[in-house]
Amino acid sequence: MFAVIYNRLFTYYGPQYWWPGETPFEVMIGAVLAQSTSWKNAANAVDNLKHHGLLSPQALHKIPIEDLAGLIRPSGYFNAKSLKLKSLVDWLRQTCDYKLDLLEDSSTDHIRRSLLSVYGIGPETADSILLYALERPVFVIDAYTRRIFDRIGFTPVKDKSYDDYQRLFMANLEPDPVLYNEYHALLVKHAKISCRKQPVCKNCCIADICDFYHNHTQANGDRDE
DNA sequence: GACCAGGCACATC
DNA sequence: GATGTGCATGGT
Repeated sequence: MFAVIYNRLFTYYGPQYWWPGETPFEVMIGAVLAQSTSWKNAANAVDNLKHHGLLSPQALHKIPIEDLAGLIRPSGYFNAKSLKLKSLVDWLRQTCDYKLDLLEDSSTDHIRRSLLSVYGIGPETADSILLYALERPVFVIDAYTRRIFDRIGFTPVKDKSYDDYQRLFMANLEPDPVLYNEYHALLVKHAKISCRKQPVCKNCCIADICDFYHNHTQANGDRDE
């Protein structure tokens, strides 16, 4: 069913071309700057860094944190995010001496755990970095994803933590970074277009699926397939 | 002016 | 472990 919903969304909305960063490092920076803000604001902050020649870990390491904060103002939370960017750059220096290629030999789980120890990197940002910058098969869960699948009635059996949702998706989809990339982007698109404030999807490309699961499985509790 | 946007850390109970 | 709060800009 997860694949069916993906195919519906892709047919209806088409490819989304997410994370058009020029380098993996730019994508990593964007993942932090996009936290809890619009992508447009985050992109403006990335552009400021780009115009100042700061889209390299070495350059970000050198710039004073106050100056960095000033440049990323458009993304909001600029004092907190400047510290987060500094922490991420420190992590890159310590783990791979700023050479992302060296991460290729590490397992996805190892990198994920390591990223989660970095200040300012939570599960969604870590997974965005793994998927969109490092092209690892990790499904990114966000508020939109939860909203859509909660409404369908397709939710984890036990708890509803980030990891529970992620396990649900990854247990039902092939581990394909291209698929995960597009799927997450399509869910965000769908949430913005068709699945905003209504309690249940109506007149959208997966309305029949929402109705079906509300009518047939909700009464039996949550399902995992 | 209220609300939201591609979260997270920290304090408190 | 769950819940509340601070962080802040820019668009609707």
